[in-house]
Amino acid sequence: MIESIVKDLNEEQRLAVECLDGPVLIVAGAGSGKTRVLTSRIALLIDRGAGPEHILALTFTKKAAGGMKERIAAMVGQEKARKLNMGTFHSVFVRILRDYADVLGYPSSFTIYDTGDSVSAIKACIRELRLDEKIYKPREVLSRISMAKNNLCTADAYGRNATVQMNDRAARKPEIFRIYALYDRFCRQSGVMDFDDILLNMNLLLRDNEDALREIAGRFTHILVDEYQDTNLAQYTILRMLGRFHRNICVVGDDSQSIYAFRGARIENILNFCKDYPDNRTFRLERNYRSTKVIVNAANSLIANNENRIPKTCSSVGEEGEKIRLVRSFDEQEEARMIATAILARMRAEHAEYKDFAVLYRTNSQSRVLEEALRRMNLPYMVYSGNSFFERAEVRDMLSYMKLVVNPNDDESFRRVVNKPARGIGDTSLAALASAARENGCTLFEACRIADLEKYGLKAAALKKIKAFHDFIAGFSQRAETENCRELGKALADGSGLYAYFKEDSSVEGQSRAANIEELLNSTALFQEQRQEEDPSAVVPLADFIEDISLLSNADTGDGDDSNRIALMTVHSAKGLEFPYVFISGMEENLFPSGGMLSSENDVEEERRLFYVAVTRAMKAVTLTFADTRMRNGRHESNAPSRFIREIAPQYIANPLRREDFRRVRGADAARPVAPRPVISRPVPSRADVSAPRYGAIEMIRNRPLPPKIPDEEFVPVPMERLKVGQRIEHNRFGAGLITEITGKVPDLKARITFDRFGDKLLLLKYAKIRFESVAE
DNA sequence: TACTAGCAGTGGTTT
DNA sequence: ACTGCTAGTA
Repeated sequence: MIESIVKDLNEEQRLAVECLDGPVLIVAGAGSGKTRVLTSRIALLIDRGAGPEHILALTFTKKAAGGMKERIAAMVGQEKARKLNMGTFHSVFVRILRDYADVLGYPSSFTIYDTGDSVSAIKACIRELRLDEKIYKPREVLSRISMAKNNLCTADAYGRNATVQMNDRAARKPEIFRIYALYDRFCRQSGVMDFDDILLNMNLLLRDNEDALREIAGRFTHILVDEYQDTNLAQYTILRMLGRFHRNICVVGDDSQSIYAFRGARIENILNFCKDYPDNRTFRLERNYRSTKVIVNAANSLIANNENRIPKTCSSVGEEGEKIRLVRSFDEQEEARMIATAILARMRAEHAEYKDFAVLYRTNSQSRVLEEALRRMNLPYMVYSGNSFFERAEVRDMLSYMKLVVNPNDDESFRRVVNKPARGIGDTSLAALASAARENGCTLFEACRIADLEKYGLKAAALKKIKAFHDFIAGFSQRAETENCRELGKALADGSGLYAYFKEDSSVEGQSRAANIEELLNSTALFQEQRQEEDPSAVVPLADFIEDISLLSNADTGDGDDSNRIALMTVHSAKGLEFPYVFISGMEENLFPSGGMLSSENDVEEERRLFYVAVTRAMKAVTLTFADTRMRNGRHESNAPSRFIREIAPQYIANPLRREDFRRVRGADAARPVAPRPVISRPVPSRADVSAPRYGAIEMIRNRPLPPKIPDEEFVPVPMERLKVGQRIEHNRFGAGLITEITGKVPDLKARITFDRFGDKLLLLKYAKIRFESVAE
């Protein structure tokens, strides 16, 4: 057994795997097989007799945890692998916190707020304190509170800390501490934690409760942490406390890939590991198995520009490989087209598949143009970005119903759904209920039960409706204890009237919303099935489903390993992944590195690490693209090519820029730069692509003059009533697609359309004048 | 109470 | 460019 575990490891990997006890730091460069080392270590631990239930392994994404679990299962068997305490920081700690919820003053059924919930709760707090929302912007206040929590600063401490108070006063926001305090009180009363509370409360539990510390820290004989460079102070402190007794803590990370400072990550944690644990053993994995020599060397030359780092020299064991290519384009549309064309060319030349490609970008908003270009060329893609499905209003409504059933004291969810669909409980009634709640120091849900509720100015009719709503939720809460999430979800969608409300709306958008709710209900079914794989008679409560959804991350969505598509994602989401061919788009100053007022040297170093992550995702080839002008927030912007392009040693670049090429090209009419020549001399009007043949697109764009303009007559205006969700249409700019949502007015056919081209939900939203080809009914 | 036209603000990465 | 809010109207 031992043989097979370490068999395929190289010398340095094997040493790192076999050093099982005491504090261990593994500095693992990109592509050096750190996941293998981690999984092998865990397998070896189990093989040597450590109980899997005593091993704690923490990652930042569910996907990473899931992947590792799978590999370990292959080595030591499903049964043992299942007993591992392996998961994201947040999900593992939530499980522990539920056991100790009463100690902390929470119900063990506490629910978890996503960012959206938190923002509206904060907004409510700001209003209650009669502060100006213009000065106290909810998002900003939230991020301030979030930072405080990540640094273990409670609401109390925040108000007392002189430095913090001075900063807030200097920023003319002296009342933030009151918002923090109120928000905290609100969350506690509602039985709710936000993301940061999970870590903060875990700290408070371990710090203030000796018994809990003994019990929990005693349970984990071995601790392993992935991506240690991304831990923040809260996580760091938890790890210190948990590792205190057994001292078997193994952290793996790469300081060059620390890219989460904005959410409190401290690169110092990994830099200082040797100081924290003087008796540690340190291993370095510097052999890169992923990328070509050119890519590794280019990345090295880039990251050498950072001051703050652990010196190390990564080297590739692979082939020399081809040099990095630069592609300059006129604007973001052309950039996207050139990427699409290059992908096609590469596929032809090297028999590559769609899934061999990734297009990376700094900001999510860049994905849209790329999508349009890929769609026009019939290239299947998958956007791994914000959970846009879970952010849709109707989905959030349904989720709020579920959250409310699991935790009726969640005022935020209560407010959200109490009058959805309209039940005649309007602002006036709600205000009366809220004042009743305030006077009695209870939640809105509890206030529904107050005997003399009329005293607060509620009319008899409204009172009846409120009671009815209360009883409805209370009934479901009871059922939630014993029933499965699939049936309960369905019953809730029907019983609340939410599903019917959308279903009855015969407009296209109504149907689409109903469909999205069905989709959510499907996912409860799927979740239940997965959970029941082991034991089909097990109950899968709604609470578990909600928790799962709340802790979902970007990288977790659409794992679809069987789906062969081009991957579109932010560089952040790409961390930990690899692709044969990588395109990094938007390589411009003010975008990558992201500009604005945040440009201290530290920030630039973080951006550089981010770019380092991007480059090291590639196995075979990297293409960097940038545009001379780019539409941003409705304005045309011109930015110079990114300084990072210059920072890559020129011998690794096929067509390096000359000094004068780094100048900013101003405006759409500016003279074209000389090198490198873009393939297209002028942006092609988008509609020219409608008739683009499937794979002949390259020839068409390069050699042929623009295809004749398609006369408008070929597009027949279709009355909105005739459009249906799921209908296939031809759009004059975006080509063929399926309608998933339409809003707008009939007379001028101004519509908002979501194309659902390849069956994914993450797609294009667009205002446009729309003309349709005749539609097959 | 529900709907909508018009307006102002935003702008970045995520558990 | 687009979203989300407000104020005004039915």
